[in-house]
Amino acid sequence: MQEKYCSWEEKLKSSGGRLTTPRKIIFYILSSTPKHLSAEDIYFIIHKKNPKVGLTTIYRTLDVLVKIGFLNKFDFGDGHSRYELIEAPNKQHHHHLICRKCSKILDYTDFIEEEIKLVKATEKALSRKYKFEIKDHVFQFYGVCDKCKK
Amino acid sequence: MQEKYCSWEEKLKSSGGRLTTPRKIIFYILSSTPKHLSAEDIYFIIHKKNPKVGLTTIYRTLDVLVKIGFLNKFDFGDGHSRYELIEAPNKQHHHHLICRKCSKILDYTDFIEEEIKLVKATEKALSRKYKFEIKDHVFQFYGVCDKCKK
DNA sequence: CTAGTATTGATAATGATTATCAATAACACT
DNA sequence: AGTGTTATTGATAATCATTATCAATACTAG
Repeated sequence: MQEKYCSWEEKLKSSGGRLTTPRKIIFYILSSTPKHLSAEDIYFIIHKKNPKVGLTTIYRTLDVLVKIGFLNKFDFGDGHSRYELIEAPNKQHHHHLICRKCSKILDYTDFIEEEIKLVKATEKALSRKYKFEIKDHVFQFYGVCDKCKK
Repeated sequence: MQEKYCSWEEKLKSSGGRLTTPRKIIFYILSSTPKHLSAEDIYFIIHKKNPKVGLTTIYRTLDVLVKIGFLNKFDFGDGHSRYELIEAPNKQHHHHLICRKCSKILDYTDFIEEEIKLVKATEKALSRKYKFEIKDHVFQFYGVCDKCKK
């Protein structure tokens, strides 16, 4: 049961969705930044060139992308959900360091090896012991960044 | 610089707060359940015996307890913040398994040894490399629980 | 080109959490 | 115990991210 890798366009269509202009723009915006954008962030970016696109559409498109598995939704505790395209095969798995003062988010890829090992083992054991089918996990570190310490 | 262990009452007072009836009730409710209550959960529990206590007071008291370091605030993605008293010295450090379907939350204490080791190492390295002063972390597993699989 | 239907966008609604503010109640001090 | 100061309370309204509604639009298969 090998799943074929396919583009988000293919996946979208094969799930009965339509490839619309707003969706293309939103995906493009997400794919051209390393930042963790919120719906509102995207709204403001879009609005400059395409003032017709509404905030509702942004929320709906983000939902769709999450649902077809191309987007991760995060809650970093600042009152906005934030989104990040799921790593392509050549992108690195990473986690987040979040500053409690300025909400800056830092990706880190250190210790991922060890972490993956631990996660795999934990998942396996927890699945068996608690009959939980684990789908994904969230690891986040909170603290105070360099600038905010001063 | 050893901090003295003290009760929440002491800590509250030493920070200029007052020990009021609603606060005592709310702390009692939190301390007598292993569940992860939301503000509304607490409101309904209180309301049976003390219908005078308002929801606003619940939110404020929870904030206070978080601020003086006796309560943890969690976001499990179901739209309510949830709270859990921070483990007393004899309680176990643990993390959470969250069911995406029924929102059931399971505490687990397995693999905590290994995890602590990894976390310590990660914190140390990340602090040095990114100049982030790490205060705490969130580890959560999401999946589908036994009941919801059927 | 056209019909069928997914999608859009403007608007209103929802729902958790916060702000406001006069009334109340802790508590330090007599 | 009584009192004055001031933190706290509770009823209410406000905020703000996210959702629901629904008529108009625009993909896409045929």
